[in-house]
Amino acid sequence: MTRGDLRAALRVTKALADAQRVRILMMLQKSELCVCQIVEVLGLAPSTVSKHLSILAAADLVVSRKKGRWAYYRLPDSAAGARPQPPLDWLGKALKDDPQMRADREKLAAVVARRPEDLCREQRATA
Amino acid sequence: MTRGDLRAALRVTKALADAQRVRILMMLQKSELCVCQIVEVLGLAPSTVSKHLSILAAADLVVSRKKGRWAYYRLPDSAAGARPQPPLDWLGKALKDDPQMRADREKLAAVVARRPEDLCREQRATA
DNA sequence: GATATATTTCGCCACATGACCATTTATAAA
DNA sequence: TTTATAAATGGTCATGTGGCGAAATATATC
Repeated sequence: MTRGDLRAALRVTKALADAQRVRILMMLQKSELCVCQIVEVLGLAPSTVSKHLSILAAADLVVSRKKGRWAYYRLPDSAAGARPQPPLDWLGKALKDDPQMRADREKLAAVVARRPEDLCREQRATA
Repeated sequence: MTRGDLRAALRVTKALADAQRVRILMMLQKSELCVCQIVEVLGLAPSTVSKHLSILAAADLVVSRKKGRWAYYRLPDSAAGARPQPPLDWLGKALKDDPQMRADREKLAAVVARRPEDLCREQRATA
């Protein structure tokens, strides 16, 4: 059951009511991503991105996986019980041709082509 | 077309990211309502409700109709081009058994049974 | 064990948001 | 035309939210 709870529903809608979090969700539609990769595309501080991800996770819009020092986030498995995919599907279609999403996709392509360690080192240097 | 615009999508998600506005949308699924009826169910100041309704209207989640001094709001016609019904449908299902929505439905039933003029007079007196 | 590092948590600040009241607007009634 | 009134608008205030940097946490590497 979808747990007929207003608070749960608001956790989802509030999570979707932010540009950066929507950008993250759209990025994750391609594939699972490491935090530092998301940081690189959004151009925000790691702490900020981490906060966004925790909000998305609390709304069950993403799930995390820890591999060594790295944390990977992905969209929840379709099989898992009653995910709020309808809003996500709608967003995906609504933003298909959005210039910001297009730019993110391009930057993401460049980012995933590089080794995560190099990304992080570069981010540490720039900061 | 859904106008592949992030800002438009965020207008919708932000509009949905508030409990009172969600309550309004659920109420409107039954039928068109007058502002004073919504005020009565939510128990908020008319100015507050009006603001909420303008936010919903800006996101194309409701449409308004003026009849004399009264303003009626309703969900947009399904026919009209590419309304964001997916999120609404999802919310409707997710909140079907929510206690708050149930209470609103009951109160709404009592409210619509009365004449709007009496409602407004009473609200004016209570204030 | 000590050090380096990817991520998270915490504290802070600027800004957005939701609530109210007071006022304005638009329309009906007198 | 004047008065009454349903709704909308504007001002103000308390609270919530998003951003960063600093410190804490956890895990690999030396």
